[in-house]
Amino acid sequence: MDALHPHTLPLILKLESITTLSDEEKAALLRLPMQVRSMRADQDLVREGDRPSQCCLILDGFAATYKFNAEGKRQILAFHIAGDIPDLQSLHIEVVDTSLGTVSPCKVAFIQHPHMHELCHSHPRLGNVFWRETLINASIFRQWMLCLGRLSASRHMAHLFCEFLTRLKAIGLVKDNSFTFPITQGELGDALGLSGVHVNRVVQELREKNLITWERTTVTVLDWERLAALGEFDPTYLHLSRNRVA
Amino acid sequence: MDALHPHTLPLILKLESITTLSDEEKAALLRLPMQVRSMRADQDLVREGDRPSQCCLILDGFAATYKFNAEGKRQILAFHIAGDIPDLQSLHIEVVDTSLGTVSPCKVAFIQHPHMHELCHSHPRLGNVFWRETLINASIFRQWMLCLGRLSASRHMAHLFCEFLTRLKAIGLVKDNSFTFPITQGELGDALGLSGVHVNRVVQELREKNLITWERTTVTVLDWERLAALGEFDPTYLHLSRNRVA
DNA sequence: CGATACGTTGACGGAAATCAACCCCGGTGG
DNA sequence: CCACCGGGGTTGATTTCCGTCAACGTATCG
Repeated sequence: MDALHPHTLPLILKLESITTLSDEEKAALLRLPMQVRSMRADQDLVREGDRPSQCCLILDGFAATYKFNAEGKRQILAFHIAGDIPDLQSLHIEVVDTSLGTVSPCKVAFIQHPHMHELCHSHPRLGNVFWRETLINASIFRQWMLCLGRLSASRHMAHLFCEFLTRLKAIGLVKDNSFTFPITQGELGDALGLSGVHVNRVVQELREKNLITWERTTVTVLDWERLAALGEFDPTYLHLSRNRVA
Repeated sequence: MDALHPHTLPLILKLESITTLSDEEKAALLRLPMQVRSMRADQDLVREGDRPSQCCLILDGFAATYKFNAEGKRQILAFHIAGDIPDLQSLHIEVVDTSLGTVSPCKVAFIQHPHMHELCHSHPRLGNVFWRETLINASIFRQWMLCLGRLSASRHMAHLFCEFLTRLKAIGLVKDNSFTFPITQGELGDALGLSGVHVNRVVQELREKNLITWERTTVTVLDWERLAALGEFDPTYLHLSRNRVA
């Protein structure tokens, strides 16, 4: 491993989408010791019940947090993209209550908890930024709850595509309203609380309305205005502004 | 206002259900300046879009966090009971993305943000406890997402009653498996993502199965084992253990 | 004592699940 | 080279759960 870790760049990019960082803070992030690993799709990163001693930082690819109900049906609770630390909460919560796994092939960096604690202690403002990051994730959970409870399938799916476009744009992964979307329709159903069959019908509905295209692993948003209107999308909950952090 | 604020007691009780506090930390909490107000049912505490300069601490009664979809249907995202600080996230997130209101008559304490920041700074461990508290709330959101997406109405409702019994027990508000439940069936529907009519049918189903009684504002759990089995309830996600906080 | 909000019940309709079959495509091995 | 295989996508038939609408009962409170 190098003394400097340019792998941290996606993280810095992400944090700068929600706050401002000083040069010293960026330098401290770049000094964070981490171990990078390439993973195939559908690999577990953290399992429900684990007591991890490290955090995961997604560098490339898509990961997901999920739970199963008693009869084995899966609910995906969040998707994670480059720059995300999906299990930041393990810093302060001992037993993990969700599973975390790759959805597509991923590059993942592992950071030992002591290094994170040390960083939060030596740079309290960074500690607050990480806190802010977990709060924004909670805000996304709340929006997803509204979608799960009170939106029809087509509105919910439209909302999800809007969220992906917005989040991926914030870290520079969108070109011409297109982005890589390496997810099966079944996995999308696990996120929307729908069956794979019904996801298929709704996708076709969105295609027929000329709102999106989805071929192989590429999604293109054809009509942002109408897609956002259908999904009742308001990006406030993503808190993508460089707010002050105490 | 007094120099000491025994109003903080519910908060201390709550925090002690998820961590251990030193005498000095408890004293610091007791010194927190706050303003106490009695409120009627269905009053707004924080509105979506606000930029609050204070936090709310529930001392008595039930409050709820909620959002509306475009056609005005409400989704309740969380219920708050004595000891909860429902808008702790406003410390690090400027614009609030949810509304917060009382469900029953409530006693609420208001704490100015600067006092909270000061407390987190002078007692970093308390800062971490508050962080932990927000992370536990996020964990509850995740469990609710699983319930919303993948549980039938009756399982979901059973789960909610189990959660209430467990949380209220942790702060000493349960006697003989009974607790005060000052919520209408319509409000319960807003939390479960169901219509009020269907809530009524499911409540009757739980009554017929001799799992609960619900008269006026009192709920009694008659058969914890079967209720927990029906709701697929596992309290891990509440993190009600006195874990270490770094 | 009447106003009003909440709870209860029945009839009906619609959204999504389930079941089952089939297609398409990329990969793999004979 | 092709035959086979398997995962994912697509489609149709049927069922189930829950929403909506409407009516009526009931309790609480001014």
